[in-house]
Amino acid sequence: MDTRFATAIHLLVLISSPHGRGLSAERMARSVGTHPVRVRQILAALARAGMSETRRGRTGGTVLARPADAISLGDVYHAIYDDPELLPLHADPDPRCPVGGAISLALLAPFAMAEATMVDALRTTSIATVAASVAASVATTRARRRLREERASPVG
Amino acid sequence: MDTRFATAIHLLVLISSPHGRGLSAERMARSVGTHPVRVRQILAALARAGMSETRRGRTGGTVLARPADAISLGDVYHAIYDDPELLPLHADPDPRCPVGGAISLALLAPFAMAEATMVDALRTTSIATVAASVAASVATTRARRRLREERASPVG
DNA sequence: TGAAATCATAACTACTTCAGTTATATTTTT
DNA sequence: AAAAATATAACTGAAGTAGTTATGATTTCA
Repeated sequence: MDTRFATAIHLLVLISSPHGRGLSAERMARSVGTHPVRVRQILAALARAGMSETRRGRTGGTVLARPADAISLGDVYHAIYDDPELLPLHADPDPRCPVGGAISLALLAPFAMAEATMVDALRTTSIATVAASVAASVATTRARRRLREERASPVG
Repeated sequence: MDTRFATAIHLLVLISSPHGRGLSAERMARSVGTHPVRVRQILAALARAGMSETRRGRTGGTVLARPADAISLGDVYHAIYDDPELLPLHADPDPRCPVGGAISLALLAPFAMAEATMVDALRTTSIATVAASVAASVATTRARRRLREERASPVG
């Protein structure tokens, strides 16, 4: 299914709340619901793109390398997928057929345009935006629970 | 890799040049470079979406059900993929973690927006546009070949 | 220095999905 | 009835993703 993109965003949101020390792949894997090795593979791609920095050793872990509002989802997308190919061409059109011989070239432009448009749309959202959305969601959940508990035992 | 979308466009371009009788899946499969069964599966999805009509029997085959300029690539995309899910969410974030419990909801809106934007971009191109692009490419190739042959034997 | 905690990376397995193929039944024309 | 076509289910093979194990390197700290 390829959920690396969503996972990468999850990881960046996790390390976007400054905790002093970097978070370990072990703890992040628990939050994401996957294996630490996979977390490290994805973090390696993010580090290559200059979004995170990982330290080895006993107090190791990963921190954000630049502000969360300076990392767009479009950036993350490119960090994970060098060459998107979201709309792949078919491999074997018959070159002897007029349509088969020209279709691949004819599809290049509209496909590239559509893909670029999607990444542009992802550029309008940053890791900070997602983190704020998560925080808002958490706050709402907390408020609801408090209300429910107060109703259940009004005196406290 | 899933090249059904590109293949579907190829098929629609093929039947967009009116040839009287419908094209057979056998011939289309040769142009696409795939198997007739796969062609029929894709044509079935296009027929369900009202883009093509297929007749059985000895003189059977497929024709376009509405004008080529009234079929956008966005329409084709939806005909092939009911529920896009181009940017899938990860399945198992930990609900006990604040981020894990809220991330899926937080990603829904930006992901849906990006996907919708891409399909909108595909809506700006029609099967007629692609067919014209193919025709232009064929004409150019023919002209080049003619020129080359004339140079080789100037008298004809 | 040695133990502990962490990352880096390769390799293997299981699962899923797409494409290719075969098989069977149905439809339509001649 | 034969021929040519579609409809559809089922099987097979290849590729990709995720999960896991294994091995080695790095860093801290007692």
